[in-house]
Amino acid sequence: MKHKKLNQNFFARPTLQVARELLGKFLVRKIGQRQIAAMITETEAYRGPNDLASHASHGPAWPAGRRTPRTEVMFGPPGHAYIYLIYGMYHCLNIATEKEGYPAAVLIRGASLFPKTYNLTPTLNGPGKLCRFLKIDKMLNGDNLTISPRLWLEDRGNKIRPNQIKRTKRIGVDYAGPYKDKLWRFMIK
DNA sequence: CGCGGGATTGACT
DNA sequence: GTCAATCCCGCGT
Repeated sequence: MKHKKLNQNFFARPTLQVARELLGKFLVRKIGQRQIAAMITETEAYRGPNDLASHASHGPAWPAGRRTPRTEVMFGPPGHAYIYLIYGMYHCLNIATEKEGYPAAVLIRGASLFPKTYNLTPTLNGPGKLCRFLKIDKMLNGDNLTISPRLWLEDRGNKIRPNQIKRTKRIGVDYAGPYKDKLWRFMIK
């Protein structure tokens, strides 16, 4: 099976489409000589300056969005890593999408490790656990994942059919008003 | 400069 | 189901 690295064109598209198509793709992390590959099984889209669930939103009164040092990567070019610390102890990995200047990203919420060795293989179900296992932290914030030697994404040729995908509301965004019920979470059934 | 809160997780009742 | 750990960020003063 081919291992094709995802390029900037992949991420420079509508965020919901990128979130859906990232399912089944492989997240690859290189630490020293060691390389870990995990198949993405769950994602969420955070899209645009009006998405009240997004760090980059500031409500209708700030049409351009909340552009701060933290959210800068979301406004930047597609394919770059937006990594932030949550609750003082967990990191979350996102990948910036759409065109530069438009704040959007896909949160990687879950993945399966390959190869699975017996039942010792931990389940990376949850963005915090995923980052902890793959040693993803703010050192990698802002990295261009289409050229980074430390973290990138691959298409390994496996296809996820639409009827294998479940679509739900996003997790933990009850504060987001009308945006809390958007079906912007995608997972492999 | 102080304060409130979080795109989570795991332990516990 | 409830709750706390733990610290950075954004904003108001």
